[in-house]
Amino acid sequence: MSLVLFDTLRRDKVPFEPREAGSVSMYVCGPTVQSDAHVGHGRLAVVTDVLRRYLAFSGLTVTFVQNVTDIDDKIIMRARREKVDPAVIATRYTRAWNRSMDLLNIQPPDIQPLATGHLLEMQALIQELIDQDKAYAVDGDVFFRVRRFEGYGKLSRRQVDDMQQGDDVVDSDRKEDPLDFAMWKSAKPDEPSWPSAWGDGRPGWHIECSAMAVKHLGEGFDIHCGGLDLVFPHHENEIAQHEAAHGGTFARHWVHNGMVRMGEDKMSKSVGNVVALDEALATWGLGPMRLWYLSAQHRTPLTFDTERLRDASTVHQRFTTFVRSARQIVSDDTSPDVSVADPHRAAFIAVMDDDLNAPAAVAALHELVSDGNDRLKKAAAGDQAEQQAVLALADLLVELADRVLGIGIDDWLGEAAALEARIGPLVEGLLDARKQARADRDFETADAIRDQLTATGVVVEDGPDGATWYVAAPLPDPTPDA
RNA sequence: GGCGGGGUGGCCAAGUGGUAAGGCAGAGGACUGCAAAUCCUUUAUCACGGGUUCGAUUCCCGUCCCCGCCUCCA
Repeated sequence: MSLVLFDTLRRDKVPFEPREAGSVSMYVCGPTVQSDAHVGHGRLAVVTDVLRRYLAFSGLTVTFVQNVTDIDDKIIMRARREKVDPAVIATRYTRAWNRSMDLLNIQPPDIQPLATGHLLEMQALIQELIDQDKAYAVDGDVFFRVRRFEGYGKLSRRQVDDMQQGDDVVDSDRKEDPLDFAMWKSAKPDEPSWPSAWGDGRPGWHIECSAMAVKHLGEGFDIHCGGLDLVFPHHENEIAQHEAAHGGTFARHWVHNGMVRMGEDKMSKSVGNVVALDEALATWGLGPMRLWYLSAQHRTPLTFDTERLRDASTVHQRFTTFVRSARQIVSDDTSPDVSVADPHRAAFIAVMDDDLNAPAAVAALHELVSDGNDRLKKAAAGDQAEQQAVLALADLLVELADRVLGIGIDDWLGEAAALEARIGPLVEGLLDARKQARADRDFETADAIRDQLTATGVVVEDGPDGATWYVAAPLPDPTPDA
């Protein structure tokens, strides 16, 4: 394994060196469960999922932790609007999140810690900081003294003195310094709260990740992931809380993904331009969605629009078509000729090792498919060597696209096959009629039958040995906004 | 204002100090009754102006434009 990752802290690509040879610990900032996942969340999920899969593919044992923020201002506000307990909201959207992640073919976390399940760990960390005079309690709130941590700003490359001393700082009357941030918030009427040494209250946002990451992965865990928009203040504060209290290194590598854009704007709840992830998946399908997510390097912005999703759908068709064709013409007793596939495997690995260059990795798969398609004709004619080559290429495509990139080609072909089995007799009957029509040179009838089948998603292809057919993934009609 | 990222063919998108992967779309051709799928051919001097260099799209400086963060945010 010679993976190189761009590390936000060092602002450079650095060789990935795990804390412990052979295993990797990953922590990913999870959702605040207050509404449905949107397409932007999906990007974080896919980027971290592919990183995780690639590490495992490279032979490492991965421990993947993603938290759930189940107590937060927005959850409380939503609960008030709906007149239910905040826990109802948190439970509902935790379930929804997990379901959406399943639909996106995201491997579930090994550990999914809840903020509300780690009050003791958070309080212990806060107390430690107070004991060290790096935090202070005021009227039941506890704030972190930013200026007492000399490393503050190292992740986001900010100088403490340059930071905007905003006018709209919350709790500015109680903070010693406007830059200080809350780790514990005193209970307000009708809010969920937990007892603490500083009075009843609830945790601030940043403290949960510092506490839970170290609780489940230990200090100096390998990779911390999150959206680029979390670099400051969230990740900066996570580092500050842990390193101010314990010294050492909080996380060894920081991987951040770029934002999804709608037109020129970031897709976000506050802008109000979000598209629900489930809705996008229902429209476009898993394979096209994941290929779209992988169509740009993970740190650059990615625009969600119809044209790009259609491109991704076309790519998905090309990949699945090749695998289907290869499997159709290869006889059962054929064994794959791996030597043909190996250069493609090496090309894929080379670019993935380079900071997970997914667009280049997909390009490598395209070259694999081109190679395979090129051999298809001879293989179909019975050339044994070419059959072995084609089989190896199809196997490799499925291995890389599915196991590493999570595109789900095999699953899709399986679904299509099930459908084909069910409608087979019907289609065969129509094709018999069409065959007769063609023999009679009645092309009008023949084409009408084919058009009808096409309209229902059945692709008919005429070959030297008669017509073959299969169920194709439907391409959605073009709509203004995906 | 501070910090960071970016401007590559019609569109998307990699990449490199020695004249630029891959995909989509388009055009032409092969195959086909016509299609579909597939194959072949075909389209760029890399925002602009300087500089360094034998040579820059790739390094440096400046200009213009776009985006993100600086408040909740994947």
